[in-house]
Amino acid sequence: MDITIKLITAAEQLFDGHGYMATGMDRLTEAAGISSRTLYKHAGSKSALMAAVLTERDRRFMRQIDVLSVDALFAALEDWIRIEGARGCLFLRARAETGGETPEIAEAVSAHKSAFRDRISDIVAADIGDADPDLSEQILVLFEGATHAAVYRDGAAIEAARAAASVLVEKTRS
Amino acid sequence: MDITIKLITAAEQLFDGHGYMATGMDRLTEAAGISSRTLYKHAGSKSALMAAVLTERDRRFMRQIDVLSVDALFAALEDWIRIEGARGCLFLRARAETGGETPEIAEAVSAHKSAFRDRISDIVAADIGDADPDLSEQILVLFEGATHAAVYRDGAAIEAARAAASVLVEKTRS
DNA sequence: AAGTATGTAAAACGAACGTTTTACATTGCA
DNA sequence: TGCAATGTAAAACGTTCGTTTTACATACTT
Repeated sequence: MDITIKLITAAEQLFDGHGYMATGMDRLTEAAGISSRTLYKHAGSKSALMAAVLTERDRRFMRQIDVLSVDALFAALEDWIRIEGARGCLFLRARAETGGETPEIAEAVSAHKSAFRDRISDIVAADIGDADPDLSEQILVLFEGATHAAVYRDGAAIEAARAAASVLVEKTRS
Repeated sequence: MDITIKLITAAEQLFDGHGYMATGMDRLTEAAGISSRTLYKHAGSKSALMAAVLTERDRRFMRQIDVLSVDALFAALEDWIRIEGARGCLFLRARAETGGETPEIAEAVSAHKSAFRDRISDIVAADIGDADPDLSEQILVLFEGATHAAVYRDGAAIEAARAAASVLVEKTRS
């Protein structure tokens, strides 16, 4: 299997489960089954590896929420969390752990959040037939809230977000 | 000024701004203006200091959201963020950075989230006149979402949450 | 006036950090 | 056949980590 994929997959899992800073390089090499020399040949540095993990996760996540209705968006989130688990947004966590002081990471985070926001606007537009910035912002807040409340409220948080979103969309549609 | 207060205040600021793991003990002693010997006399360990910071923050935060209506709740959040800034939930961040593997911290986090949830249930009950678990869960999700979306969406996230909450409360009231 | 707390400054602890280096094995292309 | 390229294993790099210790100063308490 391709080394870069193995490395990024292992790194994402460890960063997600134990935190970025709390995950040492030896734990990464062991989990990926590669030597530290090879790790640095491929990743360059720990910061670069973190940024690469975020870039790859952005691709996977954006594919997951490639839907055409608000309801499908929250169904997609439910699927995502059932498979990935709920430990908060890995992008916001990366920014928080680095204090936003690592440029390559800060950039990966804001690129993702920008794309995420655009995607939600598109979904809202497809659902109700027109662009609606206010409703889009509300859906974004509900999605972000479901993601983080799910850490300690599990499925109930996503169900609540989905129901609330349905009310807001119906109200706008009429 | 009392040393423990000085220490916890400085620690909260540093943990919030730069991350828990990324903040070293020497940075804490320097910011608090105390020796490392005194720090360990008072805090015991870094984990204990983190837990103490969370316990104290829980007190401040709960006082901040001591309100009687859902709208006042989001007004309180707006005030909080204007003063404290928006860097996500310090409790969820602590759990994430430690992977939930530090008992004293995990306990402080779940104690806070439990109290937080109870408070929201009380506010909803006071606002609409009766307990409403479903609406309470939706308000909790909106609050959590506003807290985290505000990191990159600033005031717009809180305004959106407030407006959405108003719609949901009005719908329930009628 | 003596003794007990409580503080500082600074060195030292071993362990772990991210990263680089040395030495060697394997592979694939000229 | 030989030379890059690419991998591993393992030691070593200097730094920083959380924590403890040593030595000393400054107060209260009785």
